[in-house]
Amino acid sequence: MDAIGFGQHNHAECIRRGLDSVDAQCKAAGLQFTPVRRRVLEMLLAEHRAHGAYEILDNLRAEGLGSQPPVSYRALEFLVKNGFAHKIERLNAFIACAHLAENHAPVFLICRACDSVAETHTDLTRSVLGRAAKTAGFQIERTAVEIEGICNTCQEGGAA
Amino acid sequence: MDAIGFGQHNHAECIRRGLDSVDAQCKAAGLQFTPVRRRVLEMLLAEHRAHGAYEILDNLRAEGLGSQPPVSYRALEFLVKNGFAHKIERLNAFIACAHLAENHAPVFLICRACDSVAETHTDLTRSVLGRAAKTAGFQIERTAVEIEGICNTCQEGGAA
DNA sequence: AACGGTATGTTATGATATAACATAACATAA
DNA sequence: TTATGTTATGTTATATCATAACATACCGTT
Repeated sequence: MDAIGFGQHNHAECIRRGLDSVDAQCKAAGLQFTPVRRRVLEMLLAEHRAHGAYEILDNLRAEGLGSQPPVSYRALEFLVKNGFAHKIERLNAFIACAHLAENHAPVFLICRACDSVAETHTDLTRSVLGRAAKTAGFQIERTAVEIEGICNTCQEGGAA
Repeated sequence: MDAIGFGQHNHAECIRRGLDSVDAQCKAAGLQFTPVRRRVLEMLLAEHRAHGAYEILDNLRAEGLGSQPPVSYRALEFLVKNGFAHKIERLNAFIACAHLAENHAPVFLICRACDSVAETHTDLTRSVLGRAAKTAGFQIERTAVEIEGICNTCQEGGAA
């Protein structure tokens, strides 16, 4: 498993690669990766945790990139719609996609102690759930799989 | 699979049994199944779809059982906390538990055409997800698995 | 220059949720 | 019986999340 999110790694590198990857994907797909959209993704990439739309907006405002809610919601909608970010329903917040360029059904591991969010994925259609849906004749369009608990680091820290 | 929710069945019976079951469980656990809580559960049981807290509140208000948001939120919190109802994060709404008395990790199939919600379940700890979490050293406390799409009935109706 | 499409700016409001404090209802101990 | 603790309810106010609607700007094409 490659649950990016918990553990150490080079964030600067992480951010740069994420932006580059999305840049390339947008060019290839004819999508406009505008300054606001780019900056919002950069904010999401800066930390592996979910960011609220108003938190994003506060940052944008401070930088003169927009001051009203629709600005951040539109940018986030663009990122989510094109698979560059995901919404964590449980938190009403957003996170950069950790598996850019892979078509996937994301699975989130949310640590309630340190608020970090790790993303992994599963092939739903082949899992128990996928089979269950198929049996019921249910046609899956999107999935939200969110697991809340305590991450490895916080368990060790005794934050349970 | 027993995805209660889609298809026909006797609702009156369904409601009565749900209330009786919760009644018994509350007695056994020393919980107070008060009039407001009972009525809210009854509303949820009346249809296999998610109900918003304000929709519930409107009904309570009409019946003189409470008029302010905390009333419905508290009742819903009680029901969710004790496993008698679930929150559908995707919809910010609530639904009666379809597997009362079973300890389970619910899985919801949400039809975006007719708004019905079916509940099935999976043993997460033995599934792909459970194994993934275990590998990452993540200690699962709660799960939200929500699948959105089109139910069997709506596909036939051509509502895709 | 006119047009069409997309993105952004802005106002206003809708929808969801909870903090905080007051009161009531009820069981039990003093 | 009064006092006390606990749980539930009533109520006010406000926090938080989200979008409708309309105006303006930008950009490529005709």
